[in-house]
Amino acid sequence: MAGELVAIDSNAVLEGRAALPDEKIVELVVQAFAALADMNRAKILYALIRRPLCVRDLAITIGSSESAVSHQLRILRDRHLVKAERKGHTIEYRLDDHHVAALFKEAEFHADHLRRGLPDHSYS
Amino acid sequence: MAGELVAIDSNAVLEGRAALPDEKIVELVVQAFAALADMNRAKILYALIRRPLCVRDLAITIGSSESAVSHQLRILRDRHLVKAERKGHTIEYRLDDHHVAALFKEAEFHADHLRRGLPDHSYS
DNA sequence: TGAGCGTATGCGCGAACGTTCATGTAGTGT
DNA sequence: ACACTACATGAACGTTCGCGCATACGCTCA
Repeated sequence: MAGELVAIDSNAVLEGRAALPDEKIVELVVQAFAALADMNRAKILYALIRRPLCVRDLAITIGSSESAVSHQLRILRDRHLVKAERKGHTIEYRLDDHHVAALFKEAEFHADHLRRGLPDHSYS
Repeated sequence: MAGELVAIDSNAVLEGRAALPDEKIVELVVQAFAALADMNRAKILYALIRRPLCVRDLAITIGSSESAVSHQLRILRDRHLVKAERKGHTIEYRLDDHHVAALFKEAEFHADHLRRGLPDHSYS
């Protein structure tokens, strides 16, 4: 333990720590973001915003393979981002959480700023 | 190209495709989510919501090494999620985009649902 | 109930990621 | 100018991740 860091502004550390939520919460939040941090999964979720779709149609929609889509849907199911329901002889997937759409909206605002090279509207 | 898939509901595919934004936008959105999909980076951003911090104080705040923090900050800088400004002999990092806080808020709502095992409040 | 379709899963490989260690660099105080 | 501080960068290593393949499963309809 030779490398014990000494705070430059120890008050700043206290304030920063106060902003950190419970460790468990952070883990869940991070896992949610991780689920959205993949092109194919993002496309799947985008497609599902408008309407439920089965595996094959999802694969065609986003231009991927059925296997890949099924693998990703498993992850999305485990994270409770989509839910499955059998409909006839196919299985319909739909969004399980309406916050997903809101997350994408927010992220798009951010992306738009990058494309236009705009500075952030400071906290007015 | 032997495995050409045939749509089950070709109309569904068209509707699903219509929900997909421009490929470039999706890439940016995914990169933003990827930046948030790591415990240390998430903690860094949480800490920065309240106030700007320098590398050392961030390291102490989240309980990591200066090197690790510096590496993560580089990623966050490249994604334009934080911005750096020299202040005396330290470098202050602050959030570059106020949407970041909004993203965490939304993600926490989602996480809360998981913890309580609540069903999604359908779109009222 | 058995055929067939739609979907799921285990395995394995290659690529991408995060951490650590060591070193490099820019700014500061004396 | 010198050492020192605060941070950045590069390389190496272990881990995780996404996908293709083959196979297995579950459901439905005849």
